[in-house]
Amino acid sequence: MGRQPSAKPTSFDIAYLAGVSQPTVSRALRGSKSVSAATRANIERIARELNYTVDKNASSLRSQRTHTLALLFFEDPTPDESMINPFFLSMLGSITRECARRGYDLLISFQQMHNDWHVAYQDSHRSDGIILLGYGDYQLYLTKLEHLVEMGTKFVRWGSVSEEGIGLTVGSDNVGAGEQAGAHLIEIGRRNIAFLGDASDHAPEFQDRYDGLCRAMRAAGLDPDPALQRDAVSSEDSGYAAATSLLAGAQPFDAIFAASDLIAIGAMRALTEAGLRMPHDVAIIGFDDIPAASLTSPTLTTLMQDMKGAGTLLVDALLARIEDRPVEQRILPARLIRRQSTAVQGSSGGRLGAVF
Amino acid sequence: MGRQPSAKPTSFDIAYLAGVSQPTVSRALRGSKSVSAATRANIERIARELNYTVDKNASSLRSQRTHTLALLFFEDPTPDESMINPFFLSMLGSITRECARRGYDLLISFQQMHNDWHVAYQDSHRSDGIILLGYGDYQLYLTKLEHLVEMGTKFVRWGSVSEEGIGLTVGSDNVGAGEQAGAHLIEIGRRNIAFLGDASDHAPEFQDRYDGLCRAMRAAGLDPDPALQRDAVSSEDSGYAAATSLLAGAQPFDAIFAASDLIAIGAMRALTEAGLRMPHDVAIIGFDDIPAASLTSPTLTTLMQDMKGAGTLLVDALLARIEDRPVEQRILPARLIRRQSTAVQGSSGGRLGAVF
DNA sequence: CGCCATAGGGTATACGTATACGCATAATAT
DNA sequence: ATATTATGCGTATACGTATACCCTATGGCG
Repeated sequence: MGRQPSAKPTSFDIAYLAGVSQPTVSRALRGSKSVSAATRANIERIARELNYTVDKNASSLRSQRTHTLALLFFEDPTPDESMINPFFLSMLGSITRECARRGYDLLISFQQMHNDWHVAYQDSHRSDGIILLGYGDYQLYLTKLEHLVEMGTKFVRWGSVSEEGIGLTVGSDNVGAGEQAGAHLIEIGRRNIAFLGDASDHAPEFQDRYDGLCRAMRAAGLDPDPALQRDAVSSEDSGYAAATSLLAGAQPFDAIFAASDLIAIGAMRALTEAGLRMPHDVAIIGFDDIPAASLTSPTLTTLMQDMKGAGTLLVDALLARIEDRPVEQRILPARLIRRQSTAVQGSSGGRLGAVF
Repeated sequence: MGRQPSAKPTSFDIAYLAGVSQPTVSRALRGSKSVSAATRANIERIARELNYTVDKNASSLRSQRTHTLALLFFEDPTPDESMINPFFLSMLGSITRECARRGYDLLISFQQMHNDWHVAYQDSHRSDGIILLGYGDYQLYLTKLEHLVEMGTKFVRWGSVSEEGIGLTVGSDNVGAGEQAGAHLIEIGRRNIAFLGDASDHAPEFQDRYDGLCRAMRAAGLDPDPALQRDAVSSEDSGYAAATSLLAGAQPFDAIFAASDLIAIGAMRALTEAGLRMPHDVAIIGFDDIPAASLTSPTLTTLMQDMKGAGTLLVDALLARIEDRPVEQRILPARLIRRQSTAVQGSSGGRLGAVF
């Protein structure tokens, strides 16, 4: 008995102690202007003393606002279900923090693409809005997005901003990043640049990166060779397979731009097994700058996406949409991180230049 | 107007359509025995047609059960705040999935150690229980745990099971894993084994791993040398610093057991810079088997924790505690993953054996 | 044939908060 | 000095569900 947790104090308890009515407590704590400074201060003091916190459920029920955002990971169904794209995991941190800063809770759910859409619908009931994250087959979830729009659900998604998408999108400047990658490879003298990553409209982001690469090549007077493109989804195995297929092809190449670091890592494995040296024989650039990129051998040049900015922007945009404020699409710049996989002596030299 | 989303349907709506009262709808959908099969089927059909979902807030408010678990990450305050221990991130996936399977929502929040504990208390209002995850200064949050217990909050934490802890703990068999690491190093002929990781009671898990190592050494007739132990927290930089300090010391060593892969990776960088070859001059073992462990050069031998099992067990234990079912501490075995960093020819040889 | 148990479901109400109103009092305007 | 408005707060009620309690009809039993 002794120090009973005295149940959970309610706004009535603190109202009683403050000598006011329950609604006044509610008003005071929510910052209403129609409560005097003295009263408010008193109420806040008592609330603190009692360790009082507003009951989230009651509050949400009454106000019809949950102050919760839902984060939906879409994954391609992968055999190894525990492997999550590291890039999105890094974004999780910044999203969480931004939510906390805004006083929002974050609900998490993972979702296999093929699963019942009902889950997302439920999530929309438990939260004020949804953040959609995930690579994967884009077409597959287009209809689902339409469904969301139809139901008036508020959501933002991470993805390709360039295409005329459904709903609000925040994403990296994939075309610009592709250009940077291409320009860098050209600068170190490479001419035959391969691209590993889905270039169909099933993966608009990868397509954008490829477009950027092509643009950079054309700007340098080069002609992108479609035979040097291989489809790949964002996984090591897929990268390995794509690179293997590339090696089996007839077209010679002296550089690879991989649509993600995971693809690049897989490709590096294939190249190493084939006895090719990097960057001497083949220079390689990835995308994302996952932690592993600085651990590979050689360390991987890559394009770093601004994950911290991404989290902030996503939450920001979603809240704006929830509060019916105007929002426009936002694009985040990517930054080239130079590492060993493209480090050759001098700015020319190409595949002929000896490294030492 | 046309196909108005017709607002959100309530249990009254579907009760009206089914020709029953609202409570009957509630009973039917919650699986109460006192509603006939026919009525239930009818109600379920109508509910599905209207896309009805139970209002989480109202339900929680009335029943005082939120059907939500909170996941609290504790981090040591790090300058680079975006870096989250990869190991815990992998666990996130399995926890999420397990929650979903049990019909629970998962609320996420990251928490700097030094932050106001009040936040966690609030979480206890929003969830039925808390899962605590995080390396970090253990002493620092002991008092906070006591606070939780005092308030009757249900929680589980991931950590060292061996110590007489507060609250319910699920964790790997750190002592056993340390023994495995030691035995393996001894088996390949190493005698002077260093340990990188906090061996104080600020980090019980690391201490357990060290204890295991010492046990294995003693079992082989070796005497653990305290001069070969260096404190380190789980980060690459800390590992680098610890290894550097070790190299500066007078004691020779031919093997390192690092308390985490991140530490090991940092240490490998220091060794490489010092011109030492692995495993020839120094064999090294990490802990966790993060994805990066298979990418280092040489690839890193490590002890894999059963993350999938961990997620399941954590959720399982927490639910048991919430439902006042009896639970006991659970220990998960770790598995030795042999890679290049301990791969020497033959089972003896030590630092003298040439690799080729 | 009367009694009681049981199935099936209705009635009333509570969960804790937020908000629409209304009503004083005090501060202005006229 | 009266009409007007703002200030500060209380009264009443709604949010959507779950549960305690009560009631009716049926069937089994003696």
